Amino acid sequence: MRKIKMTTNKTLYAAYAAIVETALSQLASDGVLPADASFANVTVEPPRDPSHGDLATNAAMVLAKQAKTNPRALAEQIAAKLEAVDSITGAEIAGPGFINLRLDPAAWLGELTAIADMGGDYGRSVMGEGRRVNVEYVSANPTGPMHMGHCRGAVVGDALASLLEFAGHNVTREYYINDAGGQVDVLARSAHLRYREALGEEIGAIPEGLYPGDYLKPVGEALAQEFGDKHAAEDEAEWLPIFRAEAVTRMMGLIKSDLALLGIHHDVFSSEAALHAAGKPDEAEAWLRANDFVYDGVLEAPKGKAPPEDWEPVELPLFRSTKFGDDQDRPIKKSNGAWTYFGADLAYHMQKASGADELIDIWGADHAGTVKRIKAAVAALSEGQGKPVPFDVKLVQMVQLMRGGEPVKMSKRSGNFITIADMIEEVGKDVVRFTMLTRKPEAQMEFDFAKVVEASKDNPVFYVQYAHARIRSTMRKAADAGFAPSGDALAQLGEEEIALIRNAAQFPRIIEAAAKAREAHRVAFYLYDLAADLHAFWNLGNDNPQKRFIVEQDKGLTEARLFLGQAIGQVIRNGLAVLGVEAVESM
RNA sequence: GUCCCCGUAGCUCAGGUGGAUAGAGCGUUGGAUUCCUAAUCCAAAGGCCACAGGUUCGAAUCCUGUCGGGGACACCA
Repeated sequence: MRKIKMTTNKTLYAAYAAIVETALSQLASDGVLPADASFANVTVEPPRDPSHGDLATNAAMVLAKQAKTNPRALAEQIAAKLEAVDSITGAEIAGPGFINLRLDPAAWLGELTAIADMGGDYGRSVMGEGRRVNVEYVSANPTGPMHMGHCRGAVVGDALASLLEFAGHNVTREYYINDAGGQVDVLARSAHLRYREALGEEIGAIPEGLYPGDYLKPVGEALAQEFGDKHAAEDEAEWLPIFRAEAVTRMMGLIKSDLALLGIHHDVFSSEAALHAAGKPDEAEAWLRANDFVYDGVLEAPKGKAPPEDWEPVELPLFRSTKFGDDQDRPIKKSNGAWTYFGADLAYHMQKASGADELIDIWGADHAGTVKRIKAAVAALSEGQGKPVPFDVKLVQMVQLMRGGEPVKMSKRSGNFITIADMIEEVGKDVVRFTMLTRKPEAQMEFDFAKVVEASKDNPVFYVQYAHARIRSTMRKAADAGFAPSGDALAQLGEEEIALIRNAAQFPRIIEAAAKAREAHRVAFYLYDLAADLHAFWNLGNDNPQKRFIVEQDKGLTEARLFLGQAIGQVIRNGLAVLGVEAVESM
């Protein structure tokens, strides 16, 4: 064997990719291919049309130019090499130069044993090579409970983190607490009002500009309990810092319990206030100035049709984000000397980058405008320190909440919004999570309560869970009848079973492709397809009892099919685990 | 005015980073239930992949432009 980059588990698709690469390497030493030929674009995949065979490779088409020949001629030479491999029973050339491979059925049956052996680790990859990836997600402002607006990003971020972990990365799940801005003052004042209310004061209507939500009542009561009337009549300057900290702590408690309902637990909570207290923004500024990424300058007046009324030129410390493709340099401090959000965020990302090989942020699409500057900041850091830190911002589009086709109105101002807790109570964690993953994150989506709650059969999550439940039920039934899954007589399995194995065997590829693309939703769609295959296979038994899992008279066949069923169930379970959705035993 | 995302079946959406004849669900039409769970399955109908150019052996996919939908364009967070 030559050096083949086997970064994956030794699953079937990976094994045949390696075999193809070996054949190509031989052709390179035979002089058919140039010695330095690059196999980077060679793929070995199942053909879209199963009648074409078990596997197809595009090697001849990709390499024809390098070999200075035409695809079909090259394909013949590659096919000859591949046909010599024991487990390959046929290598045909088709279309513009595809090579379609047919495998000995034993190769597929062997995959079942692999699934059984690896169990919960089937599909796990070492692709990430242990790289430290920091995934920051949720980071909702600590001013109230989580509402639906946060939900999608939370689920997408969490599933992505799990996916990367399963694909061999060393993942840190991080939450950035924006506890330093003006909105925390508003929170503190709102809490103080509720505190006075709890002490028996008549507060009347909540004034404009404060948070009216009822969730602050218990906070006020707790604070009254803790402080008595100590802070009731003080000047604001006295109690504000105390109430800020207290209120933020309590809001984070609320948020964490909401996240727990979704099955989400972060490893690290980073506080913006702590960042400031530690002088991180100053450090960042000093470093950026030293490297000429920050200078004092005057912002241009905004272009476009809406010139601000009170525009006046001011000199501010500016970050050279234009150097990295932004259309304007961005201030890191305000004219009053305070840090801008960006100034702090920049320092925060520098901090994150120092402890990770790669950063991923999950943001709401309403922050799209700030992607360029923060990417610029991380790029500057990489450039300045000679340590490239790949940084990706995933934008998650808004969810339009519907109920029976009508948009659900939400207003933060009135305190009337649908919280995550409400939603989970209504439809359940698994439905929320899976549904959020049935659309690619960068596309807008509708979430219709009426549909998801009432017509439960429209829910892909039930479809997938049902497939798993069916398998488990069959296992129980079979055990009662004295059958146990066994890999001893797998040769009895026919073409229909092997078709099922083909799809199950794709799981490791799907995991790697999804992880590479940072798209957890692919796993959800894959599971749906696999469930469909299982259901279709199952229904063969409706017409023909000989095709059921349990065929009383044939112990060998039954136990082989149970072995198959167990493997499919295992794959579904592993996939659902990545998505954070439960694989139920019965429905 | 600038920037970002989206545009695929009547509707809701996939489409493995350029591959073979374009894929599901819902809805419509017609079928399967003495069944290991019918929350399932089978079949039919339904397409100018928004439009126009370009790149190459080959484009729904990449590049440019136009149109349409959504969002963002403070020293806010």
